Amino acid sequence: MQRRLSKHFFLRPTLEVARDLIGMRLSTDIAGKRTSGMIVEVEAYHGEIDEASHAYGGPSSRNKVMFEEGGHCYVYFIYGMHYCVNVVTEQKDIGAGVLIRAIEPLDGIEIMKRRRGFNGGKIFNLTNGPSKLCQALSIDKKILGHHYLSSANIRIDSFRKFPAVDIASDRRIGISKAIHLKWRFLLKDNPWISRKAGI
DNA sequence: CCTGCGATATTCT
DNA sequence: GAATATCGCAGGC
Repeated sequence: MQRRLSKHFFLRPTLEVARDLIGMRLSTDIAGKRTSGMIVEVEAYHGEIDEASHAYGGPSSRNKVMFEEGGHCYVYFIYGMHYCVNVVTEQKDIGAGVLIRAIEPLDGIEIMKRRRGFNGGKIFNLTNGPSKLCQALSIDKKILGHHYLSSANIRIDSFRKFPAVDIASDRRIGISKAIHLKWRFLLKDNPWISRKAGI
């Protein structure tokens, strides 16, 4: 299993990248603190055919990073208080990406607890949602536009491979457009997913 | 276990 | 004005 990814990994079709990101490791180094986790749940968004994508309708000041070459980091602010993080995919000028929805913590769990204000309760609340994991890994707009293979602050590398049978696809969560697309991918039965897959 | 709702700022219409 | 790729809390089973 390789550790270092090729930049070509991110230039492939968005649905393939989304499925292959399951089992990879997302790491941040922020203010001297290292935290990381294994990706267990993602959603694909493709601006050319997907009304739910931020990139649908073309580039804007908010979504322009989604039109960079695959491998860049798209962070957005939502609901007035939360951040979400995406992996940009495909060639330059195609607005597409993959939202990271949940990770299983690997390094720096005590740091994650502090950042999340953890005071007992269910440990899965540390990283079982797209904005929870951003808080745990201290991801915000300071990382917007970084590249996952060259940034000093955020990184993705190969970690563990799962057979296709262990990965479920399901409808995406929290959207009102294009709700029929089964573009959510998750590791079946992993306790750190944000919610179980539908039938 | 479940459902509903308030918080809060940016983006879109 | 309305909507939003969310979360945490309160209340009812």
